[in-house]
Amino acid sequence: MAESELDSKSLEKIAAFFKVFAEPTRLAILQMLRKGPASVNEIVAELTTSQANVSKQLKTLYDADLLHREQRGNQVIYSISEPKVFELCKLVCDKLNRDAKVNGAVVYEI
Amino acid sequence: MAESELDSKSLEKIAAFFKVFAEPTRLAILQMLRKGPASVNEIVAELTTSQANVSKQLKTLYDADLLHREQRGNQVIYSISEPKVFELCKLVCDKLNRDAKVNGAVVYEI
DNA sequence: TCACTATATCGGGGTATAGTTATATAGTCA
DNA sequence: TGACTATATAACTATACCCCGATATAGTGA
Repeated sequence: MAESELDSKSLEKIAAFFKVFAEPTRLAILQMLRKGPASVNEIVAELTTSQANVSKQLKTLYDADLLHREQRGNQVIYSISEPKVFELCKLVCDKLNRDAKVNGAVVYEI
Repeated sequence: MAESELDSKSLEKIAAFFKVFAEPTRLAILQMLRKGPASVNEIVAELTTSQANVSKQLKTLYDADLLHREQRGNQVIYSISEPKVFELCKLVCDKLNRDAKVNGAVVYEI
């Protein structure tokens, strides 16, 4: 197999994974689920976007294998299935805080 | 200051940072610069895109405080200014490799 | 069955951006 | 100065995707 071919496919996959995090709404969902599992309605109640949009972003997170999904009656409970997600966020937030240096105050956190 | 207001701004900043990594061409540039500093032409030579596009993506990486830029004669040498970039990539690649489980072979790496 | 609730999906408008071509800017050397 | 090289920018096209409103699907309980 051609080396560059493999690299190109891999890079696309990696980029696609980063893209999942490149959206404030999805980050807000992760931030909320960090506190514990929640139904779609509970998530919608905390965010300022539509239920349709929340469902869509949940699907994106789920398809990236970041969330667990459990039907309970007529509602669906989502929870974090990949705790390392927050290591990723911490690396980024630390970097942003280092660059910002706002009197040592932590500005970025998920 | 309103809590949600601050969160919203922060999340946008964090998302914007992730977005820098959410593009194969920029990842390829990072991958190449990991081996050491390189001029724009050297980078162009290893990638399959135009010089204009490489310059554009270098600017994006530079604006995100990930690269160092040094003019030397009539060429410009770029290098990684934030080594933690590769911790970030490793977290993601490890996750993708775990999910892929392709006979234990490492598929994703930067 | 019907009404109700909860979640998911569809179609379209608006916006952002990767990539291209062409051009501009800046440095080197004769 | 002028020819040449190296890099950056501008204008444009095409694609991707966020978000919304409307609708579909699915579960519950009467």
